[in-house]
Amino acid sequence: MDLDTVRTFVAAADAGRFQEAAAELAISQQAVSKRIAALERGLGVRLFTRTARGAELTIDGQAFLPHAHELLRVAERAAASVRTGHRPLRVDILASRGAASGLMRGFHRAHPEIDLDVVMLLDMDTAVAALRSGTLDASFRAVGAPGRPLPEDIAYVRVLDEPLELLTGPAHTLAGARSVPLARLAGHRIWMPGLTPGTEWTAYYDDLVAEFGLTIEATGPNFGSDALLDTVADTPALATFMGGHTRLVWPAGHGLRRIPVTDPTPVYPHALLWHRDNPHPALATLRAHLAATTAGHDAAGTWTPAWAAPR
Amino acid sequence: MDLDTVRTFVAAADAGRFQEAAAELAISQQAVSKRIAALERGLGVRLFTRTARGAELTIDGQAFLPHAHELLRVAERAAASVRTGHRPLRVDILASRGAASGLMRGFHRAHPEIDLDVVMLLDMDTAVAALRSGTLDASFRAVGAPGRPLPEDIAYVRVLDEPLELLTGPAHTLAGARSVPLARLAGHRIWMPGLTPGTEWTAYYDDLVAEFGLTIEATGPNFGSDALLDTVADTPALATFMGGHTRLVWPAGHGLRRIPVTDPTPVYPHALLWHRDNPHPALATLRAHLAATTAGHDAAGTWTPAWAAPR
DNA sequence: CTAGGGGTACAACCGGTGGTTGTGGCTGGG
DNA sequence: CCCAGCCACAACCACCGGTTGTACCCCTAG
Repeated sequence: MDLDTVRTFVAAADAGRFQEAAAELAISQQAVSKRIAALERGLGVRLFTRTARGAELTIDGQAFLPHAHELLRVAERAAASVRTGHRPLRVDILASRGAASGLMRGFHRAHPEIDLDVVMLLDMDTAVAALRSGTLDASFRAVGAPGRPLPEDIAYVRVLDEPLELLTGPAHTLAGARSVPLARLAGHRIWMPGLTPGTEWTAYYDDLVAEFGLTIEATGPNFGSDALLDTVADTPALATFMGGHTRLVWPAGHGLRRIPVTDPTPVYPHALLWHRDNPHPALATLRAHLAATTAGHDAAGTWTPAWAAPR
Repeated sequence: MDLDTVRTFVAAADAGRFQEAAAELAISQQAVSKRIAALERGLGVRLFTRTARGAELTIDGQAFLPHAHELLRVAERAAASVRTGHRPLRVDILASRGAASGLMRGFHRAHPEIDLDVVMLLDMDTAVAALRSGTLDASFRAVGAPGRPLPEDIAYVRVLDEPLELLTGPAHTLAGARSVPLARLAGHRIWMPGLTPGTEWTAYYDDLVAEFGLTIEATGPNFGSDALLDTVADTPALATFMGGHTRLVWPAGHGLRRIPVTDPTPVYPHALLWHRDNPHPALATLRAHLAATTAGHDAAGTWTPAWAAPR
């Protein structure tokens, strides 16, 4: 099935005659005939009944037609997603299940008419470079990590403080706790594969470790959060940190426990970054939406790294 | 943009290396390279950064990837829509804005997991033939028109009685009425273009005309309901009938009036038809859904043709 | 009944797209 | 420093998909 062929099918169905469709597409009637025949051969059904004064859709053709339209629409959107100028708003988030993802879902619900593309970049350097080059419109990051000054033309605003929670399996010592003070985590094995050196979120956990005497193991390759959760659920002595806004889709009965951390509660300081001169109209809408929906939380009893950009 | 090329792109993005993608697709690495290059040329952006040990997505590539997946999914669904055996449930309705359309929307809302295709056939003969041939799974029709016995193997059940309403422009004599007795319509011009002789719905209006002394003009070609409504809205002496369950999407201020008809209220007897031996699992689900949701209305004060199949 | 017009399918031909193999260049690791 | 691994370029060739020319079918008008 070829998109040009599908386009031809739609044109022929629209016109009701191959000749007219051929004229529209600026090809010969015979070419249309051959394309349709090829499509019918490929699908294994007859799409048109050829009559003396044209061609009309069979029932199979009628059923196929809306799908053909949809196919062309999706193809158009796919091409638009990488068109320079007037492309969908492109936003970078840390992980598909993190807090930024939830914010973008909320934005999409509030403004379904705005086309969005979400990408996931690893480190802030590429994100900043992409913002400056215009390849990216906005990025959710924690701003202010030491030794990483933001260029002048990158603007940002704190948008969300996300409290961290401890994730354990059912056999973990702390599994029954309703909450756990941060200091009590010292000595426990906390496993966070995928902590890439040099990234701002690794800097966050480095500071957390240094300040409260925790031990975090970043060993082993990151096989994805599913594998991580699987291991944590099955290993009594293992726990991990997880953003409190993460939505878990997890089979019931697995017994994973999410335990709030207190005294203080570590919160991750999400900020939105963008290029000062980015002219994308939807960017202003996104900023307004975030400003309106993410009310400032009380910072009392919480911890963020000293370098975190102020609210 | 060609679907095979998109498939290649997805495979290469998945694998992270052109060679591996080539092995999966059973073509040479050079072919993958050329396909990707062609796609990039067509889109006008670079999708991969080629490194010494593979190829990884650029930001544009990351943005394009979900659209590519969607494209392949839609293509798969399009092909499935005409696959013989295990294709989506295919239902025939009279008009895209009629009551049957509303019933199917409700069914889709209740069972979003069931794939549907909706087609619109003109006359019952083709519908019945399609049901018997297996090209069609179900059809919403009025059953029982004289001289048109249903074959033995076609089963049916009355599912919905739809009251007719009068549709007028703001300047019509009856525009202010809250309801109008059927007898008062005698002498008024009622315009219903598109009444094709020989169809069951034309038989319905023929009976209505004969029994209550109405005059219905079926003159002129049917330019679609939009044109019909436009004319009715602008012509003071003109009115038309419309199913009471029809959802009109009409610019505000046009002043179209929908007036219930009484004494008696003509109702259109929608039935669902299917082939007795049709094995499609979703057909049973549809029948159960319709049985559960379309409660029997009170027939008092309503009119249906004498030939209408009993409830 | 016949002639004509409008419509589609088939045949023959041909150019360019898209595959192949062979090869070279780049890069990171031993 | 060289080798291994991977991608791009070049040359070649088959076949897909376009073109023109023509046959055939059906409906309609005279």
